[in-house]
Amino acid sequence: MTTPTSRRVGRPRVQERPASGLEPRDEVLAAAAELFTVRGYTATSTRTIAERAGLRQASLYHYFDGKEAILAELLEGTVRPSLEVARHLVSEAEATPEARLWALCHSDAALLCGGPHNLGALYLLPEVRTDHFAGFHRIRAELKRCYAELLAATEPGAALDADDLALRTDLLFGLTESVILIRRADPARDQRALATATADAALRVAGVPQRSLARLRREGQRLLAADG
Amino acid sequence: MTTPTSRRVGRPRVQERPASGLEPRDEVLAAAAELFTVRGYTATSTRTIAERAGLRQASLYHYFDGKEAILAELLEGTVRPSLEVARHLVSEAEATPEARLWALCHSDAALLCGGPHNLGALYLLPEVRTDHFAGFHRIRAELKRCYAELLAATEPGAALDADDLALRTDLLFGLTESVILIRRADPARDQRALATATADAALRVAGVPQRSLARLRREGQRLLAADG
DNA sequence: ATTATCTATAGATCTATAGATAATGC
DNA sequence: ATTATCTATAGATCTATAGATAATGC
Repeated sequence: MTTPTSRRVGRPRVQERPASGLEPRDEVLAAAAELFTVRGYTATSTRTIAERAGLRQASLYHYFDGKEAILAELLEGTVRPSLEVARHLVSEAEATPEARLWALCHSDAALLCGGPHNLGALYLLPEVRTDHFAGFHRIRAELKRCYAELLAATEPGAALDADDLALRTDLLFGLTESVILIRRADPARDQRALATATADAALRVAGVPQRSLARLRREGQRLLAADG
Repeated sequence: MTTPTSRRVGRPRVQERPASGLEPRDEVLAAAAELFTVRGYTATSTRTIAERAGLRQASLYHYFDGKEAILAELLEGTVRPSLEVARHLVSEAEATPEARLWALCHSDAALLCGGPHNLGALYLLPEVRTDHFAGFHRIRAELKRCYAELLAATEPGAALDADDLALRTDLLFGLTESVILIRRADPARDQRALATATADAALRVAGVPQRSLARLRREGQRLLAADG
């Protein structure tokens, strides 16, 4: 004989809400994600985050040490899935490096165009450069190393010296992340088409000949389908 | 019989400085440029800008209507030179569209990697999305239309339908602007090499065959050299 | 007793304005 | 008289902390 509503311990919220299904902590993260990506970090106040999450400003501090801790968690949660796919593809030694590189770019582009908010836009925030976010920077640096390693293993990549390889890696990485800018400029764009076009463009930038592209794309798609 | 120092009208500054050679107004812009690109817009206070420019916070308002006016001027000053080159290249009807596209990407990349601060990073600031900066957005939209027009005139571009053309334009534009991210990650990088590699990569993304690249690059360089 | 929330607030900002002041110009 | 600066400050934030309170759990 329990009432269906509000079985939760603790003082009730002053403004009860339709129950999003999320834990309070995740409601806070979701609210912060939207606000940080759209308005920026410093321009978003803890009061605004709390309001959108349905609680009072001071109550945030029950879940997080402070505003920086919220951003740190969003950043790491966004880049970590990319790194997991990347490590897996680097170790997938039976497939060609070209197809694995296609798959890596496609996977990252898809992660960046998908999801509820444009979370990749967090990478662009100037405040993120601070070493308060060292954890995030480490993960991202390792992700970039995966790009370098796959590129170096491709046929055109093997012909480059160290400087050119670094430059080409930066261009590849930059091209992939530029989907963040594209999504920001036009949020309605077809995500699947964008991810595929980005991965295709990445192989072109890597120097793969035009005629191999369709085959490598199919091979890359198979790789991604195999591991979900 | 005039003293060599301080011939300027008005109350003297409380903290006289080595005389940068710039007008006071430009000293303010230079200070704001560095701070906005490194720390962000909201995270930079008018007091900090003024301090770096060598005057008091309130004195900024003698030159600018407010903080937003400073950013607006920096934004428009950064994108306008790009648009001027772009318009010129669009009208340069004797050269091939491919070479003109190379030249456009090279010119933009060079503008973005050059200059005293990473001014392109201003484009990434979330605060810039506001329509307080409509002037900037108009100029940038026109620049993008130049990219679309040149791409559509290339041989691979002519084969694309409207949707694919828009997608390819976004990729090109995004690739070019990703030099902002590269410069941010590694400010010491060789600018000339980066600009050339970016323009080369852009033609690859546009679908230009590998074998034409060296010839188009030479033609593009000639175009840029001709107009200074 | 434990928990999740609340109210209230200290202390530190930050932007923009009002109005004074110390130069030069005429 | 004009100008470029200054000092002082109003009014509006903003973050984080202290401590109260209204639930459940045992």
